[in-house]
Amino acid sequence: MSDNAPTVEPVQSLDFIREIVTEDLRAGKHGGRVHTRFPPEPNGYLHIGHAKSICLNFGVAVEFGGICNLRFDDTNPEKEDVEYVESIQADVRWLGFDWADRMFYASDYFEQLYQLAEQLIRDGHAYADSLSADEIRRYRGTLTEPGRNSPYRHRPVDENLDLFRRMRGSDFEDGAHVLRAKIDMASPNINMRDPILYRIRHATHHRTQDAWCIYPTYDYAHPISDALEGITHSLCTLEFEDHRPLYDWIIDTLRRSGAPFRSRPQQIEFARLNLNYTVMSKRKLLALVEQRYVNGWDDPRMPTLAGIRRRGFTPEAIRDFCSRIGVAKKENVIDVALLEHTVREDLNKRALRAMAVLRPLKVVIENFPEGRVEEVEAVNNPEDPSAGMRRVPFSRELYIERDDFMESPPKKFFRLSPGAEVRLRYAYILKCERVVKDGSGNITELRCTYDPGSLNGATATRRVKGTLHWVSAAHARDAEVRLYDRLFFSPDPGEGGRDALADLNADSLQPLAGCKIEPSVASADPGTRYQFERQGYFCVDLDSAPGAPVFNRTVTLKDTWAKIANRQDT
RNA sequence: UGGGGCGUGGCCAAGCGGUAAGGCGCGGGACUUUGGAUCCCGUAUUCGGAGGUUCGAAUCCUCCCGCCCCAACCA
Repeated sequence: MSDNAPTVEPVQSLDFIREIVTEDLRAGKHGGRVHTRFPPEPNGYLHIGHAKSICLNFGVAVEFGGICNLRFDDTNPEKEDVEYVESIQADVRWLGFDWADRMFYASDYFEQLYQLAEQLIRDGHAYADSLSADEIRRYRGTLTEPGRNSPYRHRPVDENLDLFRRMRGSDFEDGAHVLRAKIDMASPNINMRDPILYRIRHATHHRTQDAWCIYPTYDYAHPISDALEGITHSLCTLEFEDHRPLYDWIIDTLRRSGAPFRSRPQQIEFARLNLNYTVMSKRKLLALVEQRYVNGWDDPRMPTLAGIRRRGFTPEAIRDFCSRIGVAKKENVIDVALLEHTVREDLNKRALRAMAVLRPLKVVIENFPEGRVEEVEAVNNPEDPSAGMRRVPFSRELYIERDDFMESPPKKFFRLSPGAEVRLRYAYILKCERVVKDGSGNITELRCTYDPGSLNGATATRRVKGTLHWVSAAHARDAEVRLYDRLFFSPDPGEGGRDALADLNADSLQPLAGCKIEPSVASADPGTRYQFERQGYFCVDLDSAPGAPVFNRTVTLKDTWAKIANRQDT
């Protein structure tokens, strides 16, 4: 046996995207460059689903020595806002990615996009259509029937050019005309049935203001933006698979007429992230915010990056999650337990420990002198010695967790019960002598005794099975603790993970209600993540003002009871 | 019923003709200054189904079944 036995590194398999990139590099495609982009539309805050795309796009770039742009796909002024472009930048940075000086907007290219559209018209590849939206829909045919040519399809180039220029010149009302690509109204792929390139929209754009009253569509602007920026691999989600022929058509058609493209990007689609119990629809998230079911996009209950950041999630944990879920083309519904696991794993290494009691039960130690206060030594993080120690006050009256006491305990219940002994974490061994009840039979306090010679430490020799966390009643400070039982909203896993919270109403949102808890940890700094002994991880609301601690449960915790009960059954 | 995708354990996911990686979850055990930490063990005779090719098939062929996406002047 040798200590130097070669450790065999498990072969890390590449996902299909990394395989394509590897092959492209090997074949010398794109001159050996890898250039991706993360292209959100600034119409809402980024959520955990976007994290997958961010990690993928930036991750692939980093891994292959390439770069990744941040580009705002701001081609629809009506839904977009600067608030969103700002939050998106903050969230991408928070996640740990850097686009350096490559932050772009599709709106940066409006003039170029327009000129290229004129080129398309001159080359006979686009025409101004004057059908109404409704007529266009009817002419488009159906899934099974081919479409019919618009009566305007054969307008002469000059007329098309004139109309398009006047569209730009604000000569027309919204919807009067659109610019369409002349492809094939009989194509089995509906996206190729003369797709719309430009529409008239007299709306103020968050960046270009009123400079334009015509706006390019995604199908037109996206491929061009990619090619203009020199993107090599354009990663997007599955629903755009049918758009790929159009993406290619736009680029190839324009390239033939000399468009100044810096690359011939390749669109590659992957499956978007779905999480059970989690609302991922931007439409629904917007509704939650607008209808005031939550206190904004960064409400800790939201699955937005801003929300889960406040909840105490770390970027490291989210990145780890994204690398563990993999990238494939199969529709998936990831179990939120995986996310919880990565957060727990990361927090476990770094969270400071603290004792807090959520549902207090008073304990009076009869043989502990009244008025006396001892300070016991507690470690801040058993997994990280450098986190140091802290002193915790111990006195005659304490609070313990109600769940930590049972009058008639089942087998294997190692916590407190009448006559039983238990260790108070970092302190003494406690014995329950008597149970005090009120008139209705509710337990109001426990009369106990402690073993003065059992102080936790090197000299302690006695051992007992259970250990409880506690707080000194006189020293405990109340804190509002909001518990969110399951991550995000829905108690219902959601069909396919996407219909969670199908109905936005008071009932479905009931689990959002927080609860106020009394005694809690005595010293907690805002912005610090703590693991409360046996209660799981909490985070002092990262955005709350100092001195106003709010604890957010960051990780779903299972009910010990259920576990014990199950064990009894079997 | 047109087109485009996808089907490997509860959830993800490797595998690319040589006899089913890994993670989460779950179950069991160990440990103990907490049982929700940590560590160990277990968890697909089988890859949507049926045929076929082959010494050999999750991997190749044929047919069938199921699920998702597309008929916004959204992205």
